[in-house]
Amino acid sequence: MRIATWNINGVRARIDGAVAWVRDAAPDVLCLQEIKSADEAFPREAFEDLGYNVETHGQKGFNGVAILSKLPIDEISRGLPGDDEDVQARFIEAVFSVKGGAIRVASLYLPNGNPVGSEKLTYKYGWMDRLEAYARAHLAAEETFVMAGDYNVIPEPEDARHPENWRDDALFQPETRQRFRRLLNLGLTDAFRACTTEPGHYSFWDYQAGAWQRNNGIRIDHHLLSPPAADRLVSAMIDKRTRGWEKPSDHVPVVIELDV
DNA sequence: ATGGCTGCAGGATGCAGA
Repeated sequence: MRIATWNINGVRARIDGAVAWVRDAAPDVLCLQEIKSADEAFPREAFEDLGYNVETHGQKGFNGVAILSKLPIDEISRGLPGDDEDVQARFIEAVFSVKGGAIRVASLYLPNGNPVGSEKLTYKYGWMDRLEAYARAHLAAEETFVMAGDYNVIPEPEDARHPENWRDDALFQPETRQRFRRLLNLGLTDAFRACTTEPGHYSFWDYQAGAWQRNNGIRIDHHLLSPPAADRLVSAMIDKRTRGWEKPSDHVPVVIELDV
């Protein structure tokens, strides 16, 4: 089972490239972030024509997440639990039947948090604490689950081409990294890092200042796996090709293969 | 570098992103 995550940075602006990539990569499940679209404006037919079920949790103008799946969706849920006042569309999860039982897949768009010292960073930390509570609950149930998405977290210095440039950024704050490590310490596995310890693998390159051409990137799009899911991990790869395409997203797809 | 691009809403330019 191939599970991909991709911050598409505007699904309507990116529809041709998105369809081309889905056709080529053929993920079983695709988690999208930053669709920047209300549900009714999401170009669902383009993906349904490729044989995908489409579930969205959109919002006009910015944010917005989606799950596309070749498999039937047994359950769908929108919004990260823990704050009824949170109106930002950043979380959707689906449950699928697989031969061993069930697998839960979440598509999440963790808040950026910049600038440091702002309420946006407070919101990010609160959101990460809610994500930890969510993970704890599903770990306690011993579920096979995957939390995939744009975490807006640079976990370690080797996940940035120039870590020193990110020292004062919300993505690399000690408190941000600590919260990410807390997730790992619960027993979750960073799928990509389980497959390689090499530095220099990135999932985002800024549009500005020739970041792509200079390979000035960061790795911020992750799959975190529960122990039963990690036991089934076969491979993880970052598909850099799309960053060189016409009108690219600034993020590229990350794809894992699970033997389920 | 002073955010140097980009998408979106709206119908000019401001906001958000990382």
